[in-house]
Amino acid sequence: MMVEDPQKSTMRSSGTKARILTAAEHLFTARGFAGVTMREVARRASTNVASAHYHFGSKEGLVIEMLRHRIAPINAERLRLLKEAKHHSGGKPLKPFIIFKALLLPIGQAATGSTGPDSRFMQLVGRSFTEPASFLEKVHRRLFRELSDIFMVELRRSHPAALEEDLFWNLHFVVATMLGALANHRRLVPFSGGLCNDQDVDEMIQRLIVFAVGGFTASIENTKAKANQ
Amino acid sequence: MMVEDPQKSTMRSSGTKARILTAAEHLFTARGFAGVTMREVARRASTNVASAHYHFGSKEGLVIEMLRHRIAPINAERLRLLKEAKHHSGGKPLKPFIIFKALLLPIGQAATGSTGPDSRFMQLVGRSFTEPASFLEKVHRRLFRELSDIFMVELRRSHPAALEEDLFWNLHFVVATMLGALANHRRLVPFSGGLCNDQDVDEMIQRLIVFAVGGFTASIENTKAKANQ
DNA sequence: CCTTTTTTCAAACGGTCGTTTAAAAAGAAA
DNA sequence: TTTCTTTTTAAACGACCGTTTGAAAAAAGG
Repeated sequence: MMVEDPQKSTMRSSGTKARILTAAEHLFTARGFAGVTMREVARRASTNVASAHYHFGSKEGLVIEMLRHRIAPINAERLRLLKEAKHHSGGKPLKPFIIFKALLLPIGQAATGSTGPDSRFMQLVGRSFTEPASFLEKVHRRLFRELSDIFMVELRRSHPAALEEDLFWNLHFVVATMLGALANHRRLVPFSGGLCNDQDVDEMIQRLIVFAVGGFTASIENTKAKANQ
Repeated sequence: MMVEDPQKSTMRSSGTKARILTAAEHLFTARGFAGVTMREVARRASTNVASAHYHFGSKEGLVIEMLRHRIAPINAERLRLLKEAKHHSGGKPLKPFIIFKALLLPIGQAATGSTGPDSRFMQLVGRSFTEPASFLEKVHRRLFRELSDIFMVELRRSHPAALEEDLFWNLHFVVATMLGALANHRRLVPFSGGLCNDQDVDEMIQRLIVFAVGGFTASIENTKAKANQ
């Protein structure tokens, strides 16, 4: 029987499952889900394909667990930052700058992991949204539904006069900016002729927050001005 | 021998090449480049795989020509709008709103083609940037290098006091927002519970322009404020 | 020790992939 | 018509895909 509890799943194994996960992460990051074979993953993890299927059931299962393994801690940190900000606000609505900082800062923290700044990893999350594989949509719904609901509540409290429709559109744009920046951030170096450095993840996140807040606020103000006109 | 001149390449053929191009566009849009086989493309075009290879040389050749066929007219329209705006400005620097309108409006025009609004097509361009296929990078460089250079010149004229580095970062974010919004725009409907309509491409582009200008301006102002501080 | 469960492995299965071949069909030029 | 080139076609090639099998090795429990 397969072990169900993810806490105890690697108790008897000698790190094979973790090695497969790491190998899959590197390869999928570099070449996408359809562009990587189970044989490549197994070879990089110094094992064989049957072992990968034993631990993850299928290629889809491997992709899903790898994404969950990476995204879940980021989302937990997002909710923690939001909770902390609410605790410090004394019941008053949070400013967009605070809300989007809670949304975007954890990405930078995840990228600057223990093995040094791994800016390549950020492509992985961005790409997981763009890949056409239909099974990914279920994963995203399960991983992001609760999160986006909670952030929408804070944006609503922050902008009581705004139309629900406008809030959705602009949160959508903020997320799109984030995903687009993550997925395409390596293009910045050749595009800028080497002037901008894509390895400094923290700088990018800081700039991204300013840009997102500016776009969000300008768009909300714009529709408000139109309504009063 | 293969015909080299693209102008005359379909003179003797009975539209087979065009049918393959259309079929490829629909399928690649729905399932990505790696997720579509040449056999599927050929079947949808009512021909066979050898014919597709005869006209396009390889699967890569088909993808490249399909992208070129779609993107080139959009970029031409972008340059036309920018030229027109410069002609109306009387030599004065263009406002960011005008510059980004020239960048973003042609996308909406391409999406609302003769066969009605085809919002699915927009995914294709966005995805072409995210797909890890290395051969796509050459295509993008060839298709977008001149364009981005020209737009950078206008942004520089528009913000003579800004740092070159900041202009690159923020134009990068505008493009990232555009690509992210294009690639993920179908998520807006389930995300908003059906409140927002993803079929109205023009509305999306209008909102996108406001958001991009707001983000760009806020970010430029922010670094300027820091420098003066 | 022996028994039972979990983990690893080499080998194979059925299928599908992009591409090529070689010949037939269609068209243009004479 | 005859000759030459362009286009279409069915069939096949070699390679690689995700997955499964069945047995050996390793670990855990008694």
